[in-house]
Amino acid sequence: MSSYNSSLLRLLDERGYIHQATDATALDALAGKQVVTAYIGFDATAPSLHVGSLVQIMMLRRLQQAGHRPLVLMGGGTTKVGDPSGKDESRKLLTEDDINANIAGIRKVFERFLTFGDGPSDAVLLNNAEWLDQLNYVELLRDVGRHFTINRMLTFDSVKMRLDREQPLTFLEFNYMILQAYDFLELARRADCRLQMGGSDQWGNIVNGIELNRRMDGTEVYGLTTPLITTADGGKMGKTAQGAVWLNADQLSPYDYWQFWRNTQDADVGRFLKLFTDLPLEQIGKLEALSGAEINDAKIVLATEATALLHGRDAALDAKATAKATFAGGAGEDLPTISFGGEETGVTEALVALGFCTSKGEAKRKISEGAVRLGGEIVRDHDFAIGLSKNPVKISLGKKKHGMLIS
RNA sequence: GGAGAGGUGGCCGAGUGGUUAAAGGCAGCAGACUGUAAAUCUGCCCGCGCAAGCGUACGCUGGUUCGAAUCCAGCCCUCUCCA
Repeated sequence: MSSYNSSLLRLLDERGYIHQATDATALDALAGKQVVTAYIGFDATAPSLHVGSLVQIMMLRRLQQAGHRPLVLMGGGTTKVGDPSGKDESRKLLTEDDINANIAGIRKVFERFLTFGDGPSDAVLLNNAEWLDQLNYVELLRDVGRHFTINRMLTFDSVKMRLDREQPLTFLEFNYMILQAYDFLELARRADCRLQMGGSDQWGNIVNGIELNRRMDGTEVYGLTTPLITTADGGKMGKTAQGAVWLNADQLSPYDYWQFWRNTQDADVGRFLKLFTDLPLEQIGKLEALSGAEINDAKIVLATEATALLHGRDAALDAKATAKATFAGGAGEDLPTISFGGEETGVTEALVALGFCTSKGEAKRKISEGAVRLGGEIVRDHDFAIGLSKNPVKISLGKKKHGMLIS
């Protein structure tokens, strides 16, 4: 690892954010002498981002911590086209209303991680629909299109993968990289943005933007990508029993978010602490040195710190307390709670209502496997009626899924 | 426009008239072991039903047949080559 002079690159490097950089030396020099504006684009394909985007969000946070200016670019325009990077097949087209609703859901998250405002290192949020929607086709082809050769575009991974797999790549999607390159040009012009960051799958798109800037304006801009964050066993990060790990609290509760981090694999703890918490490296070093069952303490710190960043410290501590009580055999306040309007309900219905099982059939299977407990007692009878008249009843599926039932 | 190949469960992929709710793999869930970890082993993995069974399902729509994912016709979509 080369050592950097600027606090920005040192910070990013020592915490494990840097995978590739276009001209690290020049960028290091630039960051050392002035406030750098850097952007990351986020497409609005869902009403919430998920942990897969968290490295990118955290990188913007680090940027701001190092005194530079983060620029969040919402892909209101590019989402209409659809990024083929990393996708085997085209997604269905989203309507403009969908996209705008998604943007509204996504932008809230950034306020947790960044400080917005008018100061020199305050974060700014822009939407590329602002300029992409205005583009004139022929004009764009003449000004921008002539800087791209098909020969080169065909060599990009996102394109090559589709062609190799003999899967369709529409002309619409093929244009995505041009629009993203154009974004970088536009941001360099209007916001003096000098750096684009992104996941490693964005390398091709980023490089295109850099070249476009150089060819059209002679501006020297830079690119930086993060490593693809996988779990130690090579899996994609970001799945739980309930599906994707969403960042918005209305799609994944702070308690479940905390649990996601609590279940991190041993081998990932140190890396994740560096990437996803603000703890000083010294402290992280001590935590990751723990071995055997003690590493669980490090996981609890990871879960609490990561949850605190997203949902606030109170929510994180609540989740921690709930987890402690629940796994000690009791119950905590943060557990998912379902109210049935009557005195009693069936076990299978309760499991389905809590989302632990997708069908009554699955619930019955789990009961016959001995995986379901009521108040700590294994349930064997799938017709069992749960009395709810007095106290809340704790219901569990397996070791990790717990919920409360009330009348 | 022409010729060829193809469209199967979340994904990959077998299956070319009944024994097929559809092999196998991946992903997922649960059990055992543990530390709410990993690895490993075991079970499950369309819906309803205690069950027998019923209902849905192999691009779409019709047809042949006692019986179709499998055969036929039309349509839609994708890929490759040609024009």
